[in-house]
Amino acid sequence: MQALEILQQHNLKKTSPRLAIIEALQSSGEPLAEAEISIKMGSHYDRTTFYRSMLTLEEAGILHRIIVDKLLVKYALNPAGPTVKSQTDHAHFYCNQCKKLVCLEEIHPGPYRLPAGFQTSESEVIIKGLCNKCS
Amino acid sequence: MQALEILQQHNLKKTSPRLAIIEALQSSGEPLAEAEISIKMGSHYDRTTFYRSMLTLEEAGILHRIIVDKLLVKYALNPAGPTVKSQTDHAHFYCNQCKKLVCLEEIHPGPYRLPAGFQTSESEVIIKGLCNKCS
DNA sequence: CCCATATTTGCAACATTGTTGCATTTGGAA
DNA sequence: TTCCAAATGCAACAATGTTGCAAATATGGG
Repeated sequence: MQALEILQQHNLKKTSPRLAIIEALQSSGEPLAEAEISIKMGSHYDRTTFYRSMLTLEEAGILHRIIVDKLLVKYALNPAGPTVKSQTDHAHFYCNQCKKLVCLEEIHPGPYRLPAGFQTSESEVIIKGLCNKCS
Repeated sequence: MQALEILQQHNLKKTSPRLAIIEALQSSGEPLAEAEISIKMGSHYDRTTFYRSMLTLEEAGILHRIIVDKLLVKYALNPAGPTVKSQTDHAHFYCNQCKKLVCLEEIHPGPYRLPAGFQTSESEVIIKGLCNKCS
């Protein structure tokens, strides 16, 4: 689906930073960090706008954020269609060698057997190792 | 066990920053962020020393680091005794209300059924929600 | 098409977490 | 006590993210 259509579907204004972010992720085909997206967006790049756009796009269910390590965060487009919980409720794999991140859409972790009185609202799983190309 | 003994057991020099860090975590009884530890350590506090000490203590298996969210990292003492993989290979629970982190030592996630060719070296699971005191 | 306005952008400044280089200090052993 | 490798402490820097505010813009109504 075109970036324009995605924004339209979610009733968001079709501004150029938002379009550029979505297109950068689409053209890459894999989750990217801010630095990687900024390179694809070229010179008219503002970090504040980027972070505010990401908040808007995440709240709309267009993409999700993956915290890989202390100072390493990547952003991934969600599959098209109506927002379903399982779209973001999946595990992620990070390759320690090629530094690429993969959404493991078919792995839905949990439920976990928590001690009495604990209530889960969300969970994040990140698996690290070597991907199929690097092993 | 005393902080001094812990360092001795791992053949580490018994320097005052290391002792202060371990004692801060012991007196708290729960995982703490850098800012929380620095308050407990008082005025003679240096951030570089803190990070280098944490690296040393983590490599020695005395404590482990938990990435809660983009800019929120906590550190937890490991149980005493010889280093066992299961000590750090457990899930963590973060309470969205009281902001406290709990090591769920009895929850050992995985193994995960990864696509062909993927090799796991480690994994991290963080469960968020409401703890037993806040629910 | 143009105008009004609420939203969004872009800039400056700042906050937090973490790292690197280097001179000084110190723990621990001879 | 003396010596030296290891560790500390300081300055500077890097990366990620946030806040306040003025200027620009998307979009709906006339």
